[in-house]
Amino acid sequence: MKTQSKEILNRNFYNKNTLEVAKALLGMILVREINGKEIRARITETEAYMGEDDLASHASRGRTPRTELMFGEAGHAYIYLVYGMYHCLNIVTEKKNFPAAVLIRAASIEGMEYKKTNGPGKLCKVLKIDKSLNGIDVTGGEKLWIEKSGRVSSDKIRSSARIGVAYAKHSASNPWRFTVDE
DNA sequence: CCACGGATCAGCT
DNA sequence: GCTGATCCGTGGA
Repeated sequence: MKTQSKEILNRNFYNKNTLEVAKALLGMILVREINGKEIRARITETEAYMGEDDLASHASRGRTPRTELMFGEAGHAYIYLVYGMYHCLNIVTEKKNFPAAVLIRAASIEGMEYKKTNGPGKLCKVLKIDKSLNGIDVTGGEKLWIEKSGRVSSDKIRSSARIGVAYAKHSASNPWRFTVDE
């Protein structure tokens, strides 16, 4: 159930350069609705996966059944299973046919700030995000969406190499991970 | 069909 | 910071 006063990020927000979206998502509120109850979490860490020549991206192998979503319309959730046991939540960005997405790596749950979910696998576990939500439109305000909140100023944003992609050759050192410096 | 490797995590150093 | 456990599902055939 969304409240009128809240502003849900629309497709325009996601239909932009992935690095810009990854940075702009910091500080925004990720909302998961389960049976009418909302779990809200402030996004604190993101990573950009952009283009077919990004060797760390699943899209680097081109269009496959799995990566088709990344080539699709911005503003949809791309959820997959890593290491056979953890789910990762991504939001598709940029125009159709350009494969890109932002991985939501960490967020702090409102009302329990001390309990930061400091990894994409744990975040999905806490928010009960799994493949049943794969492909849903996050601009629709159902089950999963992101609300506008105070944007983190650029001098508070730190960039660094992405986690777990050492195998990605020339893409491994791209500073496409963004964290809030607090 | 089925071999292979990974967008992780906990736990230890 | 580093290592190893863990096991699903992708994609190449």
